[in-house]
Amino acid sequence: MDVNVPQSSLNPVCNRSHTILFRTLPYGYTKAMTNAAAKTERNGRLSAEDWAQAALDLIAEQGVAAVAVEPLARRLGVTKGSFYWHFPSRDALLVAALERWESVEQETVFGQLEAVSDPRNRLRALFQLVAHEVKPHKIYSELLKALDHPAVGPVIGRVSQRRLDYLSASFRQTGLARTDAQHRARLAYAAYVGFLQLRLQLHNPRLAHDEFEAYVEHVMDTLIPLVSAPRA
Amino acid sequence: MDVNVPQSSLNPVCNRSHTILFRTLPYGYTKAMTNAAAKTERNGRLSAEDWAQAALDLIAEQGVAAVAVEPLARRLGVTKGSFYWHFPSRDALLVAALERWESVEQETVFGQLEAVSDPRNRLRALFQLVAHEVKPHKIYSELLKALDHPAVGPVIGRVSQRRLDYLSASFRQTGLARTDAQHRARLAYAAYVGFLQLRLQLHNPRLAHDEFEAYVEHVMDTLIPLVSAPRA
DNA sequence: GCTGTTCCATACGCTTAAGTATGGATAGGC
DNA sequence: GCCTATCCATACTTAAGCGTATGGAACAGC
Repeated sequence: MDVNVPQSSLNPVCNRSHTILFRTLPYGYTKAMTNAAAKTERNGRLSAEDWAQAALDLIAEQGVAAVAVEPLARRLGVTKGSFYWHFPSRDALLVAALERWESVEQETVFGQLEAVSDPRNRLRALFQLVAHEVKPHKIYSELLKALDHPAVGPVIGRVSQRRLDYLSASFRQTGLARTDAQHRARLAYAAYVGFLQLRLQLHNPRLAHDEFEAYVEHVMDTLIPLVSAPRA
Repeated sequence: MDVNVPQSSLNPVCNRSHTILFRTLPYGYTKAMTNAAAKTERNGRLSAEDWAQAALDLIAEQGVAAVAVEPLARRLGVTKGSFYWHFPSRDALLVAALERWESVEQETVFGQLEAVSDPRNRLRALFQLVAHEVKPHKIYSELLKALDHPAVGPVIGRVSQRRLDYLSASFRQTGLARTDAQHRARLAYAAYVGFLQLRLQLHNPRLAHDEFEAYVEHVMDTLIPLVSAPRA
């Protein structure tokens, strides 16, 4: 609705970090240079949304703990004087970034699956999607690591619950009983979360492409019920 | 072998933090008090192993990032002058703590399962164990969150691989084909890791005890093959 | 082309933590 | 009962990061 930027893009037009090279020059000339350079790269001034987006980018790359005011300012080619005009504190930035993320998280993952009507096919499509499009899930993965942070916990709680409900409903449509569908959803989602954590360091022998595809097939065969009614 | 302290215990005898109350008194009297008090609580001096164990306790409670020299020293009732006698740097402490953990990690989880001979029963016992004894897994969970740290990655890689191999072998013994057993092991282990991450904030409606037991049953029924040969 | 709002730079103080230097205390060998 | 190796306290220095204060630049409006 209010945002139209891909949440995990690095927004290259914001990269004004080379301006730091001029910080030691005389004042007037410095500012003229930086602002001129800035102007050519983007429209000069930053908005609160720019900061929130930059925070999300940093979270995706280095985690929540890396979201610090001065490093972010350096990254954006400004000083923290800019930041504290837009936000009262670092925590306020985090909250804004999380709000922004939660508001666009829905359609980016589950949105494109509405077309598939058959629940089993929809689940298979979802598994394939998650298995191969990892970039959109990086932020979620990093937020999971920061669940102890008071601003992160509630957001992750809501998002995870929505996803669990979606999964549960889909499993229900495949013919599973209510509680079985809930349990299967929990299991599938836990496998998803664990997959996100492990795929970093644990595809060490660089899980051959074919072997990975076979693994995904195995997961789907194991977790998705065969047919609604036991084959007549 | 060389360690006999439960890795996740807080070791209450180490708590000498009240000595900080005397830090403003004259030197001679101060030291006499602190050392006397320290002596009554533990044997006075600390060893490198004490520091490593305290670091592990802190990791279990607050994660790898919380391992800082001065907070640890306060916790142990000493100053960092003590620390830098035992270790050259904070990183060296982390490495020592991880070594210590890796050396005792094996028997604490998989050791008590050697008695069960039937692979399916052994897997069920393992699942029940993991589902109910969460404390020993806290350190592993926190280390997973710090996979990006260069000292943590290799350790977690080795430990996870050993566990995966164990799981894979057990699934193999249940009659699964080689690749199927590997894939099932990956799936089960991912579910385990995700479970560790999610159980914190996501047992929000305080998953009723009975419902949780039913979930564990569902997981076992879903992931553990029924019989070696398909029911004749 | 002047003015006021918006945005940013600079400089400051405060806090926490890493690491160093050095002297003092303690324990154990003798 | 001294003496030396072991362990620890104190007092620095350095570096990062949060937050504040204040003046200045840039832009929009007329």
